Amino acid sequence: MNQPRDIVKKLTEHGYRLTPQRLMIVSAIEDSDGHISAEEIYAQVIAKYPQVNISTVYRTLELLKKLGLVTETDFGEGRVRYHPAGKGHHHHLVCQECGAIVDLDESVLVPLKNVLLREYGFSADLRHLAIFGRCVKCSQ
Amino acid sequence: MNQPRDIVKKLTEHGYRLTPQRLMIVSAIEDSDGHISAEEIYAQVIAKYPQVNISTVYRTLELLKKLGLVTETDFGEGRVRYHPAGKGHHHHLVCQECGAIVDLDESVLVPLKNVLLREYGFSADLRHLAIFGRCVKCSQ
DNA sequence: AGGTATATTGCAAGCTTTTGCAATTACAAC
DNA sequence: GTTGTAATTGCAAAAGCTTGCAATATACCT
Repeated sequence: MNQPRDIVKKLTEHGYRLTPQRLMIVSAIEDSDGHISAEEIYAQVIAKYPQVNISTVYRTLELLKKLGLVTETDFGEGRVRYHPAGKGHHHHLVCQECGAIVDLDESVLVPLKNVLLREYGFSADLRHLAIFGRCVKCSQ
Repeated sequence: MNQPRDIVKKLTEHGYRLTPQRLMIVSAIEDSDGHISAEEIYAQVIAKYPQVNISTVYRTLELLKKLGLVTETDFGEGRVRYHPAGKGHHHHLVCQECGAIVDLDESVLVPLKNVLLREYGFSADLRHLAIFGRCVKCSQ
């Protein structure tokens, strides 16, 4: 499990600078329950450090994604949510009718990942997926 | 395979009005090679009918999606692309390193669809998916 | 500690998509 | 063919996210 310290370590290892903005953004993500939006991160950061710009939040999120430290999931809300990769992966079944969200164990996608790797040589990044459709109730 | 006539039929069946805007938007999608963006549809439509607004394009696309007549795919370009549902479904493997796109047969996702239905009662809408990751070349 | 290179930031503008609202128009009923 | 009404549109503004550029600040080197 990654802790803020591990993220900081990974940043310096890759030659990225440790700015106060980055440290606060990382803390906000780590302190969250796991599905935090850019706007929510931004709100937390400016509470302590009001001159930070939201574009810095987006740029930091992009960097953390690139380093594999956070995953991004689109729940179809019109905004995307972020999850610290160290807190484990899981997926979501999102009902387009009633909006219900059911969590899905990561293992369900392992066979697909294996097929893609075996038959196409493709390493799929399926770490935090939202699958849309209809739940049991709404399918009737 | 749906033709414009079928789409028109489905619209009237559901009580939606046949406006010239809708008819032109439907034609643009049907005439495309299958992965057309909202901006491209808009450009085709205003060539003949200049006062049409792009929000009408987006609203029509939303309606066609809801009726299952078009599918929407995010290739990670910062804009989404549309495909007439009648022209068949397929998926895409998008390499995040080099941008290569490999087409994937629909059948590869059938086992996943079945597991979700059997174990969660969830009818997944997996008609035109983009899966991100790394292609063979970029994985080394 | 001080100087330097360059990564990073803030700002403003832009892009894609969505939404509220008033004006318009398709379609059904007469 | 007229009329009524509710669906649809255009417009303008806004939401979410990205980007170019000049100013700033981190980390390295001495």
